[in-house]
Amino acid sequence: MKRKLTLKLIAKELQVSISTVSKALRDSPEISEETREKIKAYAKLYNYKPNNIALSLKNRRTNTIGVIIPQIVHHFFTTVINGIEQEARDRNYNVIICLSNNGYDKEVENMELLANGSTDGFILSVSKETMLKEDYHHLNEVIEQGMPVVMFDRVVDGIACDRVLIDDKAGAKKGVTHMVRSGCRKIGIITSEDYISVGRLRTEGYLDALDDFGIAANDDLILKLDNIDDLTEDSKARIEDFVTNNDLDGIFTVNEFFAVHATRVLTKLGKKIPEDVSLVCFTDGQLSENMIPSLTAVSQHGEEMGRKAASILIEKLEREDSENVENQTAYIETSLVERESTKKLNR
Amino acid sequence: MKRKLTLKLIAKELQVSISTVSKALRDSPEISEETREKIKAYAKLYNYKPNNIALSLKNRRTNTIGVIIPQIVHHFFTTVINGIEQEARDRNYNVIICLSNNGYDKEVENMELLANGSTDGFILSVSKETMLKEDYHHLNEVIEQGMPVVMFDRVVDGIACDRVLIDDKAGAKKGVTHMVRSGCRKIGIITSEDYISVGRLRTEGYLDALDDFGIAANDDLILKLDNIDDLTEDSKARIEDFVTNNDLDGIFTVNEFFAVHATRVLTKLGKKIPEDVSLVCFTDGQLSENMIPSLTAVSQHGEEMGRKAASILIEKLEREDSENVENQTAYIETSLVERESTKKLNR
DNA sequence: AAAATTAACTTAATCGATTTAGTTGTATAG
DNA sequence: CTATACAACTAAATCGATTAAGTTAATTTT
Repeated sequence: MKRKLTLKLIAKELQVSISTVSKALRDSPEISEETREKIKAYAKLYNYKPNNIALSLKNRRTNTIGVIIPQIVHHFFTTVINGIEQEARDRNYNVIICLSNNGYDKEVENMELLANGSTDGFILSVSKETMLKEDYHHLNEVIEQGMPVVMFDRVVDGIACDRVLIDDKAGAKKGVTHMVRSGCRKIGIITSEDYISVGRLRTEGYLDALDDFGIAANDDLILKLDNIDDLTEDSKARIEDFVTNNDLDGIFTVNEFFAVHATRVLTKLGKKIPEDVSLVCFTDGQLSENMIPSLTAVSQHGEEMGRKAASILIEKLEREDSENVENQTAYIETSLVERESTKKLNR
Repeated sequence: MKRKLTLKLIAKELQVSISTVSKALRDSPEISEETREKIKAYAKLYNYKPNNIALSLKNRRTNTIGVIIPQIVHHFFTTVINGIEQEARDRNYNVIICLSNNGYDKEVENMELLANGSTDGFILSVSKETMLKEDYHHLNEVIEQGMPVVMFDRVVDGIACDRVLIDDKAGAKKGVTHMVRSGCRKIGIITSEDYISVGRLRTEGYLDALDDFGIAANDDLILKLDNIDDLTEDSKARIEDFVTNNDLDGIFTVNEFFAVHATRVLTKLGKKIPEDVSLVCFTDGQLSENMIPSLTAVSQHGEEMGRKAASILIEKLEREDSENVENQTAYIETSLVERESTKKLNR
């Protein structure tokens, strides 16, 4: 096992000082052409690469972005990470990903860990538990220390940071509007409890769309489940009840899982999609695309969101006066991907 | 913006030397009870946390595992990451994830980046392009430098490192055997070209199962596609041909996508699943679970794989004589999850 | 030819920690 | 009453880089 090459070793080998080596490698005119070439040749031959840790310590910047997300086994989050990665790579930053597992403690722990020198700034989506707890001291502390934070998707108010949001309300409205236009009049929504921001906003979009067409909202047609990331047995049962007991001609769901289970129930009931019941879901992922019938979906453009979040963060990291820059909230537009679960409009 | 607290600042504030502060915080008996308490109280009050970068530099270890995977928008990989994360957390390690996007250059770049001080060892799944190229100098270099490497899932031979593998061959055999037992006699397989190790092994398992029951293999019933991670238009067309032109009573696929598309084609052909055709796929993910009909699948236990890989790596990192320890190859057993796409066996 | 400049290096400080090797002043032993 | 031991610190080296501030010898200026 050969030890990693350092400036010190090169210096010793070539009988010059460490700083000569450093300067030669950075093409300083202080060093003679001859010496420079000799050192560079040696470094190249033995594949010298500066130690990042030492550089980070010296420069007091790591060129690394910390990403904290509730979970990674989640299609949307992975697309966002992909976007963050792309942007980061383009601009010479690294990415460290940590998972909060939707827990408050892990979120705090991860932030403290990464804040102690490992990253220059954060991109995060707040965990469910943190939202419930409404304790954001960890965020405020990090911001106090001068580390920029960009929140995405699951955000909370009252924190001095940038935000990148899916236009959830407009997206939901788009989906529901499409159903109304295609003839649906009794549209139900399967959503989440209001404390989950994305759920609340999508519900608002649904109500908005109905309102636009003068359709009265009916609380019975709104099913609020307590988890938006997965499908518990309890949720399944409640969806079954909801779909069975309301004679709906359209269902909007805030995620793919709810739509898939609704499809199951409808199939069992002998209802035809989209002839009897139309279905639209938020989130354009694997399930929407592959289900039979495939699902019309509100696409969230996660990659774009990731790129935008990374771009905002890096921008802040690279300006001196970032303290004085106003925080911004960027919205990522959604688009409707029409598939087999809704009737075609004739426009 | 308040600057992060350092030993130096504490020392200055309390009028003692830096080393006194360091020792006090680490409970050294060299420091008097009184001074110790005073320093600890101050550190606690102002929430002192040592700088990880400085520690890494000093200790020449980062307590960080580098993970390099071909892509993150991939259910199986995310489950593996979850497992790695869990094990790492339990044993006080951090995890940095980098994506190769299935490209050789990015894989090399990422490894070099992380190898320069950022991580103590690697867990990786080799990119498709690297497999094609068969150039593994980046792996060998890192290993040369004394950084342990654990490869998982997509591995290559001839590298001095540990491996964690799904027992792909046995898993495929399990799936195909189940179909035979349930009455299938003309079973086709939709797999990948042989240079993708997992595809090759699953094909072998398929052949093995047929052989066990004395069913002659038939090359016409083996469809080899050139990508295992997604479903291109070309693949779709070839699957459609394959399913349409062979009168199969069972189809085994090496991933969910192929099975889903086969389902589509079968549905279009008016075939009933599982009455007319049984379906089993490798990989138990969202699609298998949620499709209608849900798919019988060979479950890969990605989390377990991740835990195992992390555990092997950490074990190596924490022993002095790791140079002399034999490299191991661990196998993660698969299990068959029976669902609606196969006929029940009466045992 | 003495003074000033310059080319080409080296020394040393720094980033933030740890740790070994001093340095005090006081208490105990002989 | 001096030598030794010890308690309680501090100084300095170290990890691997960068860089401001010397140093030295050769060259140019006047």
